[in-house]
Amino acid sequence: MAASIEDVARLAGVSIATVSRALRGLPDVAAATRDRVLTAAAELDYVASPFAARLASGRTATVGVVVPFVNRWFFAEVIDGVEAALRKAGFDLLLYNLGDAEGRDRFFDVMPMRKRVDAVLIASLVLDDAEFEALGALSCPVGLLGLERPGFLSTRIDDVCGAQAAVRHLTSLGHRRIGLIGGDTDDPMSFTPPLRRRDGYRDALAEVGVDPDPALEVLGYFTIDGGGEAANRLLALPDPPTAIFAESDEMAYGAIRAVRRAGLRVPEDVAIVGFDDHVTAALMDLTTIRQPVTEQALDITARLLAVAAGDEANPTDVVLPTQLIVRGSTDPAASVA
Amino acid sequence: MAASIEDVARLAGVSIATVSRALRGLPDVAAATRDRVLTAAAELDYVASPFAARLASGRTATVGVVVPFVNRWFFAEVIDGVEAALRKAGFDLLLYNLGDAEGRDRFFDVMPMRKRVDAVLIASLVLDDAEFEALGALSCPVGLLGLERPGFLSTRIDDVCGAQAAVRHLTSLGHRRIGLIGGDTDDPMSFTPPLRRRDGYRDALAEVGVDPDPALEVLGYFTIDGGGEAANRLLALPDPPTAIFAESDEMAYGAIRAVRRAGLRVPEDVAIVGFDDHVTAALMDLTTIRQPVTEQALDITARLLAVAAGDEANPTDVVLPTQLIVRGSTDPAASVA
DNA sequence: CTGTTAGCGCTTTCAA
DNA sequence: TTGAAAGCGCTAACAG
Repeated sequence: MAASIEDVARLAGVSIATVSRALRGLPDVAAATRDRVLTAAAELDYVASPFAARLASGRTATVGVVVPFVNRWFFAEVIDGVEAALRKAGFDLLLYNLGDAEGRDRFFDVMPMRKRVDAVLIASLVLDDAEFEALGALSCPVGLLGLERPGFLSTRIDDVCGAQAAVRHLTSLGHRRIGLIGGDTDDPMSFTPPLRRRDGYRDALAEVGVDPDPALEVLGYFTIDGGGEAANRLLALPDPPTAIFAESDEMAYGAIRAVRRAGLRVPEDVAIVGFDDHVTAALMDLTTIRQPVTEQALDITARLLAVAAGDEANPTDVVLPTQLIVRGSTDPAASVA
Repeated sequence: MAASIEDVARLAGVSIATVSRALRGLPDVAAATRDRVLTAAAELDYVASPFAARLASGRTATVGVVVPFVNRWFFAEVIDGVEAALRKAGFDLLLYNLGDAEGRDRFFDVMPMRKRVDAVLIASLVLDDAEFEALGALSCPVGLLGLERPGFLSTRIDDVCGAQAAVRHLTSLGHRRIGLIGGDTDDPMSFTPPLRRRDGYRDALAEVGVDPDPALEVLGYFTIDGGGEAANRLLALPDPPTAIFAESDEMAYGAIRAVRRAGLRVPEDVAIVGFDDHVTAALMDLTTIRQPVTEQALDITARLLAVAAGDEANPTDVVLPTQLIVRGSTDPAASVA
């Protein structure tokens, strides 16, 4: 049987209150007393029962992390960063993976985080008002990664700006007929980037006086196959594009495959730009927009913890920079393959 | 303020004990009483405080999931599967990501799961005796995914057999000089596959009467770059291999890149086989060994929960099958690119 | 600086 | 089938 606080108190010859104070590093404990307690605790290999502590204190030392997927690059990176930051701060990480539309509905219906977390972190989910309200009912601070909303703490990149940079790169190369492969914003599991990246695409075209052509904007799943199918539709156009901006690297991979299967070359016949700087982007020689995922994760976690601790007053929105990485999929000279 | 069990009891006109029983679906509650309680609870939007319940019952309804990485394909898939299974069973998932050797030491030193989980799931970590002992001190069932140990519950694939199939495929194609790109088993973060896959490689060579050549076995990180560097060393050999077996798809990607950069063709000059059937393997046209990751995750989770619940007696070792997937990196005719 | 004591909100005997 | 009451192992006033 594991030792309890009473065992430690007895061994150290003090009260359980003193044990509690000493172990938590509270002030107003004599150094000698603290040492005795620490020694006794070490001897008994004692750790406080988190549940008893949580029940008594009301603090859970846990944050709920909500992601739509864990097995996609972006979210895996996010979890990695958040986990490290939480662990260092002594917080537990309760993971909620929505998985699909049904899982998402169930989640917001049941709100399984109720009464068990001190803070919630939402990663790149498009939330409707009812969902924001459900989150608010948790009455604990909520941090947003990859999206923003007035009154909420958030960290993100500027997707519009990133997409603009991607498409500007193509227009600067002389392309004028540029296809867009984007996420389906009607998908119940859609996350935030698609809307913004599309706006950036249109903005960059407008800068060079090109009117948006609806036929050049095709939507699909944020996956390799989704990108491949979308690219096929673009290539089948009577007047196909000379360049493609894919809203994610994975979609871009599918596009590269589709272009090659059509017997065309990248970038000579079709130039391709992705978004993310996925771990395999260099390998695929893909020009892309790098976004600092780990930095976003660390930033939002640190600030969320600060809010949960009562520091930091008003919720701010932090925007981290993106960066164009030119590789062989748009410029043979920049090829790393 | 959230409703407590007393509020529900008052509204339903019963004692808190009855509320507790009714809400948990215990027998010996009159149907009419149960209905009244359920109605009252719904009206107050009541959910039990998990910490109070855990403190009182001793059950945590939580399982700790320990992974060396979350941002690698295999582990992301594992977490995905485990999370779904746990959520369905009403369990919380506490995630522990070791990250690096230091994080790993800290983990086994502090044992942060102490007193907070009903079961532990370890994914593909090579554990030493001291670490197994530390896990045992948790005095809760431990499930192993991707490794086995007498006395422990486990689910895995047969890495030896999978690697044999990979290398047999190469020998059946006529290759005799086959390089191995493997994980460094001395890496403190090494996981289980490397040792076994190397054995399978040697076995398959022995089957065709080829003696192992130490120069053909090179080690590195389980990453794209690790595979690339290892392949470079193989290609620099006086008598380079005509085929390469990489112990993971990511290492195989690096090898493909290295071969191409050396001005050679895949598979004509160097055939390459990977292991995993990573999500991008089809895209890379890589021949590989498919392993059922989600199935492993679901299997071990279900059985671990059964043990934690007191069902299922003795810990068994379940081995799931692997499958050779032939693509263009070994056979031009099978190319999907 | 330290001890006493009253809970935190449940679950679980035990009795009725 | 239900209720009373005793904890579960801590934290947090409060008193000294």
